[in-house]
Amino acid sequence: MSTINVILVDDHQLIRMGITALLNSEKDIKVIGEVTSAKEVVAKIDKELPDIVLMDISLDDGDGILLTKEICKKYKEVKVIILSMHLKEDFIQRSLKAGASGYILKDSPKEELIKAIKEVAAGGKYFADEVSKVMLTSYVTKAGDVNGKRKKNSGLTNREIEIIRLLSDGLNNLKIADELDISHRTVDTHRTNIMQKVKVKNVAELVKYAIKNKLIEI
Amino acid sequence: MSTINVILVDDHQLIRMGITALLNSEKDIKVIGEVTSAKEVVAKIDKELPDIVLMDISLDDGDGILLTKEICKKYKEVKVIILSMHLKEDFIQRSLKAGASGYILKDSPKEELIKAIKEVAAGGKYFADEVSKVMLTSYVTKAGDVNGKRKKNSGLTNREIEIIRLLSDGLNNLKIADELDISHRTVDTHRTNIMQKVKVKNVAELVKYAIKNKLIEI
DNA sequence: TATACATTACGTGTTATCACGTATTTTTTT
DNA sequence: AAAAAAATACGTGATAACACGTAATGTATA
Repeated sequence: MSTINVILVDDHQLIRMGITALLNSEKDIKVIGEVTSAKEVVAKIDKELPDIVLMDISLDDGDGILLTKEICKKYKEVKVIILSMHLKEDFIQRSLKAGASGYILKDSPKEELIKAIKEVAAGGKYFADEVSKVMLTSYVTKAGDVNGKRKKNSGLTNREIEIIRLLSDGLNNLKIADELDISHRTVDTHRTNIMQKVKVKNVAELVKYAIKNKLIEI
Repeated sequence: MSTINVILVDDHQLIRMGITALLNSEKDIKVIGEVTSAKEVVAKIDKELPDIVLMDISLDDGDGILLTKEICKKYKEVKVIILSMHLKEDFIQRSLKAGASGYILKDSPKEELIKAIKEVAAGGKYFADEVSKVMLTSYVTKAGDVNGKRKKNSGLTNREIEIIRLLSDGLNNLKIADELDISHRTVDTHRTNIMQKVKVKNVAELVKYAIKNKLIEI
């Protein structure tokens, strides 16, 4: 087996160095380049033509998923593996759509990273167990992706987004019901569905989700 | 110089392994333990008695700063260096107050981490250049500290801010009580006082307040 | 015109929040 | 040493949130 050439994209030097040290201890894998910021990525790939790009999803000056899309479109032979902190269904789906060949957590054991790289380099796909689980769950409960039609906001409907906004504004179910002229039980149902879809347990987390996903402004 | 024994606290295995690889390449430094979650930290320190604890500030199941406080109080000889993603003035101040001997960014070069560890192990303190700059700026611009009187956040006490953070993380009273080792009734009291002081009616509004006032990050 | 999805609504039960209190013990400041 | 502020804790009770369900409409579209 020939050496697998990897370019690492992450804006935290300590993490970059760590992962590099880790990968270079594997004899089949070689980190041939490290990139700090989104805007350097394409130039670097163009220059080095790696087999694999290890992409941090949250870059300071850009979005790893958008970059992934660009890369996959431009360089068919270059495979992208997303490195993420979080197990967010939304992120996973967007990564897949963008053309990523793998999605693993920074939380995962070293072996998993290496396995993922080898698998993807061999032309396959790799997703961490937890990731697969999340995908499966969303597949089972939603079945929305089957025909290629994916929803924008992790499958939230307009009404649900409306309710998230009101919840985030501090209204309780009764007030929201009043506002929307529906029963407070209906609001409760929406709320339950929302929590499930977005995978949060309470309003505090929901507000943060809403802000993160630009559903509300602060 | 004898070997400096380090325990590393971070909930992302990939990062842990990376930093470990990095540090172990230095002959004076040895990572003698890795800890994943907040609740294991104290036990590990008790067992290993390290010279230095490298502490990630944002743990899944707890607050690195709270942990730091606990550690510094319990083990006078153990020095804590905070590892953070962000350059948040507030975090820096709280870390200092908690008794941390250093604060460096995950963004900083490898040499800086090693320098910090050696400096702190020798009994000194170490703060990354950027960190020092932020501290200085806040000292100059605020002027609240001049007469020793610090400006409060709309009259919130430290404990109250601590609780706001945990509430915003989605913990309920019971979990917060557990975290802080106090009665859940006490948490309830704090909560009531907080709501009154910041003039909000529920957690949703409180989270937004916390974000607006930089009490938490999103 | 089926089929899928969105929106509506209710039942039941457990647990948490929030709004009033009161009150003791630490810690800090004067 | 006295006073003030912060942190601790409990009582009671109404209301709301959250976790399970089930199920009837409306609506778009394949």
